[in-house]
Amino acid sequence: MSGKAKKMEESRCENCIIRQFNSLRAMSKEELKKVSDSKVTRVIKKGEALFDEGDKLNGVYCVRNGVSKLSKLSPNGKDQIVKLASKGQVIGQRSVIAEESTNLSAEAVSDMELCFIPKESINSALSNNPNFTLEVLRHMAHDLKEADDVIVNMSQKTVKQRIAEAFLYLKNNFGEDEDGYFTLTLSREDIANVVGTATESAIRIISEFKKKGLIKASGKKLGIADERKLQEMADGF
Amino acid sequence: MSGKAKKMEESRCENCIIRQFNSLRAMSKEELKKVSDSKVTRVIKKGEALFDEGDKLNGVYCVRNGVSKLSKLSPNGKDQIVKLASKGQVIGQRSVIAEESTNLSAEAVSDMELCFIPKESINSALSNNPNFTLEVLRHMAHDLKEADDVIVNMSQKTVKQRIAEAFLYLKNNFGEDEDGYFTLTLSREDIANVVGTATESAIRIISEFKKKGLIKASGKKLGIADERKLQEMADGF
DNA sequence: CTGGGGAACTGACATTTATCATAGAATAGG
DNA sequence: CCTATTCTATGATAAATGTCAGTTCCCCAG
Repeated sequence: MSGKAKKMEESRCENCIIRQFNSLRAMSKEELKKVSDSKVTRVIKKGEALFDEGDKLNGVYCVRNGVSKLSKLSPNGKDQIVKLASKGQVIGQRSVIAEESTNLSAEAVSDMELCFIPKESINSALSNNPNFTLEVLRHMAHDLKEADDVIVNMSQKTVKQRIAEAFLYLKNNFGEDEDGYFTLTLSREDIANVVGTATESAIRIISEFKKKGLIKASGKKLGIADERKLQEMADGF
Repeated sequence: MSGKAKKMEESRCENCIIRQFNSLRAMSKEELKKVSDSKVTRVIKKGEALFDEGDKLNGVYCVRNGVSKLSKLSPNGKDQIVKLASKGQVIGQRSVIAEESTNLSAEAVSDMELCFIPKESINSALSNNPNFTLEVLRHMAHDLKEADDVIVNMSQKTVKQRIAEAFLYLKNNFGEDEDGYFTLTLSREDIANVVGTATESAIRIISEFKKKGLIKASGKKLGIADERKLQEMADGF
């Protein structure tokens, strides 16, 4: 097979490995073909917006590479990051399904490559393939449970605990390099917006964690130095 | 029709008006009959538990009357109320769909009457009736959006703002009597657990609101005195 | 290499919120 | 009708967090 043909192959949804990680795997070969024919690949640079709060989405995005932050602007002008979506995640399905404009805005926190799938393909699969619908439903049930957990964390844990958790989350969800530094590098402001605090507070606590030897830093990169202690910190000891 | 026969009629899901408010309305007559034959009516007194965090649910509850709080125990020993479910709401569908044990516990905050529907009835409808599945999915998408909003409120608003919001929520979701007092009376502790703060803090702020004329009290009952000002308070002015 | 600009950092201070202690009010059960 | 218990309330204080102001660091465009 020539290089070009291979590339072609990979770009077909039927052959895309990414799909194993999300609800699209419940689609039939037929449906995937239709999706693949209608999809558009998009490349987004770090810092660029995918869509804004209130936008009407004409489809969903399937993340092939990179990470996007999904955030909501609070009345006081601060961004609250509700979710970080990476490879295999589907963005925007909630609004497409509920047929509402989105309640979140999406921006790339690293260079991204994604597939845009028009809502018609999704909707047709939803009404014709009960398996797919059920799969999406299960997925959303899971998301809802996670959201409950976040609510409890936000309201019952201190900023220190939440930041400790955020670091554990970064490790577990995006991994670390061979030296133990997070694959995903977030700015202090983004970290603050994930845990819902002021940037200065986040910076202070990060410095404290460094001093205490819970985390380590190298250039812009952060990593966990003592996971056990960090976990204890997250649990409130 | 005799009184007894009438009662019988009402107790059939096919004729139950409650169902208009939830996903069950997408079920076929057939399915509803099956559900009705398998359902069990339960009466729960205020303060009694419906189920506990970690329980395996063998079905869902459809609320006919009264209100239940869905809460999660945080590691520091405090309850965080995630949702208040009233007439027409279905409780427990998330865990049944995801086939997981529940992440929340449910307790009646007023006397309740509910129908227990075994999960088999739900699951069979989910796999056979795409319309029903889609309806449940839409419903869950909506819940997820609300959860996002709660996350943002919890992390970005002050306790004062959140309490003001809670009062507006109580009015809009559970109504008020002819004198303008909330239909649903919550203890100060419950209010504190809804907004995620210490009971004493909630009490203090409620007293302050009373002094400022934003809300009013009569015995245990609370009500809104100046909705406009209360809204401003919730918005941070 | 270099000057400008954004990000990271630090200090001082104000504000918010939690915690502990205590006391009065309401309520249920005998 | 009384009493024990829970709920509500308030003060004093400590701890957590936000805000403002200013400094340093680092990267990149010119």
